[in-house]
Amino acid sequence: MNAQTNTVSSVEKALDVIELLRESGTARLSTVARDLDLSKSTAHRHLKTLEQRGYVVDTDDGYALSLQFLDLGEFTRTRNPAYQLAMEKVDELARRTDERAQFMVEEHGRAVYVYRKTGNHAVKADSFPGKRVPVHASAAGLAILSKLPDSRVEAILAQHGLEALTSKTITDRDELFAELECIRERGYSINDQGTIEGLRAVGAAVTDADGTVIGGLSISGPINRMRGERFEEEFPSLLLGATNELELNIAYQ
Amino acid sequence: MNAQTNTVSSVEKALDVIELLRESGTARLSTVARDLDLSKSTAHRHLKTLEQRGYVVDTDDGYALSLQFLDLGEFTRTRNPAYQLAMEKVDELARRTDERAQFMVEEHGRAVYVYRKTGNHAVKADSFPGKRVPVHASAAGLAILSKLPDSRVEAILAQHGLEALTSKTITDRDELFAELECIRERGYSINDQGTIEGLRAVGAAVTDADGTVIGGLSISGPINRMRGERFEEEFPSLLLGATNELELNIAYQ
DNA sequence: ATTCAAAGTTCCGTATAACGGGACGAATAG
DNA sequence: CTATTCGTCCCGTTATACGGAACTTTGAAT
Repeated sequence: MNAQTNTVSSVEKALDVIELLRESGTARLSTVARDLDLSKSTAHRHLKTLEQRGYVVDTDDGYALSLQFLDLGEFTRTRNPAYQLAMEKVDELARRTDERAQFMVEEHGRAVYVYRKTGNHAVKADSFPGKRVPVHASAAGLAILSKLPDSRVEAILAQHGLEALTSKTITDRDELFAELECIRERGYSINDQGTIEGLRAVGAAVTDADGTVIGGLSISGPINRMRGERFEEEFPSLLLGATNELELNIAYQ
Repeated sequence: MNAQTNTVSSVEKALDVIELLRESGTARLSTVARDLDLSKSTAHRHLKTLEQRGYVVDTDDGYALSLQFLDLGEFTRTRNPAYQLAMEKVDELARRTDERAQFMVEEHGRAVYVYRKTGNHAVKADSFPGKRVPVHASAAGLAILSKLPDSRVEAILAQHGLEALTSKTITDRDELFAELECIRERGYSINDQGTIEGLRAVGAAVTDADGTVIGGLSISGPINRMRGERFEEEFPSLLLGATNELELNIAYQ
């Protein structure tokens, strides 16, 4: 099929099935076959393989992904002890600010939500653990970028470009590098409605003892509460304090 | 390879790789090849396929599962709106009892933790979302079994048997069926140290409007706090009340 | 610095097993 | 009761997944 790439195409088909089920929630054999352009027998064989191994369940409404993925997902975020410490800090930040706090990690050139906690003034959010957003359009992502070697930043840009999510998203290459420089000087990042209109955030990168980036913490909230002294002084210093403590915890755990 | 079963063996290999990474946390190409008895080129092709699709990351310490699984895992537990309602009830139960509460679901003949919340008197637990335990050795699992058709129970027994986790685990077939009958009469299940020595729990099944089992709620705690009036009256009635409300919420949401 | 060993990547010919088509059986609807 | 759709199974063909080997890179040791 794809002679160029040196991959296992049956595995790709299986992943296509998984992703289809991820999108549809539930799907019948014939639907899977049609949507993925496979013969019924092939779709059947793939679904049964995944089912036998416990990754798919066959319900009355069709096939669906099983909770096996919950185990794998939970594993990916507890594997790294630094993530667990970061999660505790997120709780603390959310409690102290009453806004939303989150910990994100860069993976495959995108920023992934690892953990998120909303304070009492909860803002309905469309983010959830595992969700991926462009690095250049999130406070944590920008903070992470600012501590990555330039070559890495270039590679990410080449792969994903600078998609605009709102009219305020950074879409210019030079502007991005200027902003990263700014973040390095300031020590923290600002995302002013770059992800969602009306939402502002401050972020800071978390590094280990060698200076390698682990992820980024951020605090976000609606523009009417994210301004003035709170936004310019209180939150940044809270965030930097939390990041600092976290880095110490990680280094000397 | 396995001519009997009608499965896709390349996909099985890929799943082997995923499961190896789940166990090892991180593994190098040569390790993967050796452990799974694959040639280096095959292991390489599989790892790169998974990496290209975003399911694996190539770090300094070797390959590891990516946070893509966090997205899939989170999806499996939010897909079903009933699960979300159940999670809210778990929070309520944990708060009101100050013990640990959980919601579990039966899948592939095993009981899976979907969500768990520990009250203030937190007991360190080895359970986590996605973890699978034998149905016959958990309060929620037993409650679920009691509402499944006998044929289904038989099938589960045939597949998994009655493994003993402690000296108190039900290991006798007849004893299990007697216990299930008992649960039906009582309306809730009791797990007296069947999972872990010193841990007791009460559980109840959650069904939808047609009587189809959705999952099970349970409250668990150390034996010194799970006894007397609390264990025999208060918790069961709290649990049954919560289950009842939950079923109404699910039916008329 | 230089050498050596181990790990990782790429290429290629061969044998296998993944594929689609079709036949059969089951379930649902008209 | 018939017709249609859906799911399962089987089989011959061919694409492709495989292992071996050559090559490159990494990094450890001297």
